[in-house]
Amino acid sequence: MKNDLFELPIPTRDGRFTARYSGKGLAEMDFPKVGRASPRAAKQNGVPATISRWHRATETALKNILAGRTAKNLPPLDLTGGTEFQQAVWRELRKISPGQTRSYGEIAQAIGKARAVRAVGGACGANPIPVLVPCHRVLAAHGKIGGFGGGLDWKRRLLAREGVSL
DNA sequence: AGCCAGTCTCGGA
DNA sequence: TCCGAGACTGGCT
Repeated sequence: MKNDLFELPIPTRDGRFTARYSGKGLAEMDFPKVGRASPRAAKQNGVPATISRWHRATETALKNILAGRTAKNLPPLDLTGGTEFQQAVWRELRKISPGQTRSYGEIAQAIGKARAVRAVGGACGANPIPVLVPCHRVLAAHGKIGGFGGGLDWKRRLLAREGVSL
């Protein structure tokens, strides 16, 4: 199923991210692989012009966020893969701007399900587009770090870039 | 039925 | 004050 997506690399000074696009927009993003992956060249030909344009936006947005800046001109995001609940959580996450943080409980409350705090954690972990959908800005209660699917090192690094101290 | 990227309370160090 | 266990939670596989 995932192979219907166009996969394009994004080289940054933090490593090589991978972006995947559906016909609706950016659908997935991967952190650089720790084990230094194959340098295989993605077929740049055969990529529709629309997706090239989206990819350029993604690249700029990613680099801005990695630098702790606000991302402007995001590409369209295809989040249709999630459940209603997950999409509600992701929508809420996108309202958090750089340097800000929320707790899982605050997110739960914001989507009208104050007791679903644990499920919010699950939805964050299921987020297919980390960084652009800023799951790293969600902390546990009382400023504790919480978890992170991409590894806590990444969460700490991203927050540090945005000037958040734990 | 079982697993969680949570949170609260309470008890012991 | 700072953990750790336990209870309770709602959504997902």
